[in-house]
Amino acid sequence: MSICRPILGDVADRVRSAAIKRPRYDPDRLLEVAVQQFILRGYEATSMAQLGEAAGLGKSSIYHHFPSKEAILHRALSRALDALFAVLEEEQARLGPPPARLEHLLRRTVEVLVEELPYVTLLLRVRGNSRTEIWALERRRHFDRAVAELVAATANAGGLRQGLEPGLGARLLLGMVNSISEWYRPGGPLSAADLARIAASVGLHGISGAARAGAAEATGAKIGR
Amino acid sequence: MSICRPILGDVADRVRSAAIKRPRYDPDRLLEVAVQQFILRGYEATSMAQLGEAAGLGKSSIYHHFPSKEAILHRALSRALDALFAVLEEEQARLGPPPARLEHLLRRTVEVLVEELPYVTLLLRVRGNSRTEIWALERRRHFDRAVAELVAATANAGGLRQGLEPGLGARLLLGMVNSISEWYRPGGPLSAADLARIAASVGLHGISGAARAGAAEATGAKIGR
DNA sequence: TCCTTTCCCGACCGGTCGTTCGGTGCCCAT
DNA sequence: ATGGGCACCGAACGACCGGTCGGGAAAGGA
Repeated sequence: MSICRPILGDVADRVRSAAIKRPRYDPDRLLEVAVQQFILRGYEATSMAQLGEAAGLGKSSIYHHFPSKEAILHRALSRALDALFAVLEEEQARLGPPPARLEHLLRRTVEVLVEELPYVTLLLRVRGNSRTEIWALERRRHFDRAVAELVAATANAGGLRQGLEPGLGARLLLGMVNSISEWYRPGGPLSAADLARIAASVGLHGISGAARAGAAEATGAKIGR
Repeated sequence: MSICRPILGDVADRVRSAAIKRPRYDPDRLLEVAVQQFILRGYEATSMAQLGEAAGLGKSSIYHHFPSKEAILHRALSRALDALFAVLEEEQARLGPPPARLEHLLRRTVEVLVEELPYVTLLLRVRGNSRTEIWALERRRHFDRAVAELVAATANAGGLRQGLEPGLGARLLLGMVNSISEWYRPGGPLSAADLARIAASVGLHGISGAARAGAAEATGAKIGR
C-alpha cells in the first residue's frame, strides 16, 4: 500500500540516493517540490502525505521545515508577489513617457512570470479560500491596479484606441499576459525574452491606436486619420 | 454551529420560503447552486455539506439528484463544452474568408462565455485531477485547436504580423478571451455583445498586420516609415 | 570520542470527507 | 380518502485529512 508509491520524481531521487551529496532538505528546496505538487493537483487537493511522498519524506517531516500547509502556500505566493512588485520599482517602469513605461512593465512581467513560473502560476490560481489566499489576492490586486493606472496614463497620451475604456484594456492586457503561465514551459524554442517582447508588443498593439481596417474589424468607430 | 450559516443566497431562499411556489429542486436548478459554490470555493474545497447548505438541503439530499459529486462537475463542464462547440458549428464560423471566420468565432466565444458564465468559468479552472476533469481538458483542447487552425489559416492569408507564430498568436488570443471569465459580471454597464465586439477587435488587431511605431515599440525591427 | 543539533520517522489525534441507508412527510392521481 | 412515489432527512460508515508527539539516526564541532 504505502510501498507502492509511483515513480517519485527528480528532487526526491536526488535526495534519497546517497551517491549525491545532498541528503537533507532545507525549506526552499522543499518548497520547490511542494509548489510542483500544488500546481499538479491543486492546493486543496494535495495532501501533506502526498507532499511528503513527492519529497521522499514522511508527512510528519514536512512540519520540521514548515509550521503548516498554509505556511508553505504563503511562502510560495510571497515569492511570486515579491518578484512582481520588484518590477514596479524598476527605473524604466517609473520614469519616462507612460507608453514606454507600460511596455517595459509588461515585458518584465512576462519575464518574471517565466523566471518564477511555478510560483506565479500558483499565485494566478488563488481564489481566496484562506486568510493567506485573501492576502495574496489583495496584494495581487495592487499590482493589477498599478498596471491599470499606467494604461490610463497611456490613454491620456492618446495611446489607446477609441472606445476602449482603459480599465477594460488593462484587464485584457493582464489576462493575455497571465495566461502565458498556463502553457509556457522553459526549454522550448521560445526564449523568455523573445516571448516577453512578442507578448508585450501584441498586447500593446491590440489596445493602441486606430483600428486598422482588417476584414475582421467590426467596431464601427473609425478614427479619422 | 450549524445554525450560524451565513446569509445563504438567492435560490435557497426562494426555495425555502413557502410563499413562492417552487418548493422542490430538480437537477438543473441544483446544478446552478452547486456551480456557484464550486466557483466560490473551488471544486475540491467545496464539501457536499456546503452544497446542501447553500441549497437549503441536507447533504444526503444531493444524492437524490446526482449520483456523486463528480457527476455534478461532469454535468456542469458538459454544459460549458456543448455551448462552446456549438459556436464552431455556426455557419459564419465555417464559411467565408478565415479572418472573418476567426472574428466571428472569437466574438461568439466571448458571448457564450458570458451567457454560460459560471459553467465556462468552472471549465477554465479544471486542472485534470479526476477522470471527469481529464475528459473536459481533452475536449477543451479540441476547441482550442480549432481556434489555432483558424489563426493559422488567417496567417496564410497574410493576416498575421511578421514574426508571430500562429500557434503563439492563438494562445495569446485565447488567453485574453478566457480571462474575461475572471472579472466580467453581467448587469454592469458593458453588454455581452459590446464586450465581445471589443475583445475580438483588440485581440485580432494585436496579432494582425504590421506593428505600428508607437513609443512603446521595442522590437528592434522598425519598419522603414 | 562524546554530545548537541539537525533531520526524520511511525503512531496517533480529533475532525471532516464523500457516500450509503432506512425511514418520514408531502404532493397528487385516483 | 387514500395509496404510491417523489423529495428529503439524520445517523452512520470507512477513509483520509492536517497536525502533534516522543523518539531515533546522522552529522558536526569539541
